[in-house]
Amino acid sequence: MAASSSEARLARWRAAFKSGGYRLTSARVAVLRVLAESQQALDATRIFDRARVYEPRLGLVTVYRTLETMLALGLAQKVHCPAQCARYAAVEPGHNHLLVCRRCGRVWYFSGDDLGALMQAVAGESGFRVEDHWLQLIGLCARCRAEMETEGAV
Amino acid sequence: MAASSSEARLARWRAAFKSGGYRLTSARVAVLRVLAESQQALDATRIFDRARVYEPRLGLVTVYRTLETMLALGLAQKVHCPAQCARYAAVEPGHNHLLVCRRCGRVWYFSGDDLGALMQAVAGESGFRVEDHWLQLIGLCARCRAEMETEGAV
DNA sequence: TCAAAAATGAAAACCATTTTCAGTTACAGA
DNA sequence: TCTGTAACTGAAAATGGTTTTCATTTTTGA
Ligand SMILES: [Mn+2]
Ligand SMILES: [Mn+2]
Ligand SMILES: [Zn+2]
Ligand SMILES: [Zn+2]
Repeated sequence: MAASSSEARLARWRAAFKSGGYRLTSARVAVLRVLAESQQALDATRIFDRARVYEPRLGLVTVYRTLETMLALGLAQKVHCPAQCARYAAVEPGHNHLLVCRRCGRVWYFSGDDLGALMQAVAGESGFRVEDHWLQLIGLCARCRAEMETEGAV
Repeated sequence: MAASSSEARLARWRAAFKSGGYRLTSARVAVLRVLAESQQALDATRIFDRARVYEPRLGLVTVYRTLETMLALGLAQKVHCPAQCARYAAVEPGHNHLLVCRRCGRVWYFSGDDLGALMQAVAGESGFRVEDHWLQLIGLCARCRAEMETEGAV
């Protein structure tokens, strides 16, 4: 199921690149594949390392360029963590808010935030035009909690 | 009123440095003063420029070091914007959520978010331990909206 | 198959932040 | 008020992530 959903994601992304007028090079596909398969928010270097398994001649520059394009196409998003501000994760259609494990970087998407009323109230009383909202929950996933207990630290 | 509240804030911060065991040097006070007086989220360079008015011999290094200490003491917070991840703003006691103007960087604090239920639901079903939440509204303040209309661009 | 445009990667440049270190300063205690 | 000393400072150098440059390679439509 994780595999098939990552296949589907990759297919969608290939189509998005095509219809955006971008060529489907093997370097780009290697980067797409890494993020499509991952359930984590990864930084550029880690994406680079993993993508080189698929495409050993890949350069780090192309990773950055491909990520830039993915952001522009709305396929990936930047994830800000307390420790590191430049991680990238797949955008899951529909749900925009993230639960991020500060230890392993895995992300989960959730919905159910009802900020509409709050945003309207804020806009109404200040004249502010709210264009975007960021909501991100940060903590420790179940697995990391268990691992940290094993290691002793908390 | 803005002036007196910035005076009060500066006084609080001086006390916090003192009781944290940090010396009150003129370099530090210049940095504190800038953030105490500002209602914006500023980056290190802008803080440096403004602080040199008070303390011309100030070095940029000390700005970074003082901001670091302010974060540790909970007096300032890092503000993440789409354009720039390293701005700093005063922490307003009680309310932790920000409304940020993406154009001028001014920040307003708001409360009234009720995320408790959401966070419990998320934690319950996933075993995730939510340690922190980031909620930030991004948009355009009334003044910037007016100025942008005048200039033609939107 | 071929030409043109797009894309690539190695190397260099860039730039915000951090580290180093020798000199300066704040301040507790005399 | 003076003094000793640890804390602090700023100039300069180092660092490290990201971007730019540019000659070469690849993709793709004709
Ligand atoms: Mn950030
Ligand atoms: Mn809250
Ligand atoms: Zn984890
Ligand atoms: Zn504004």
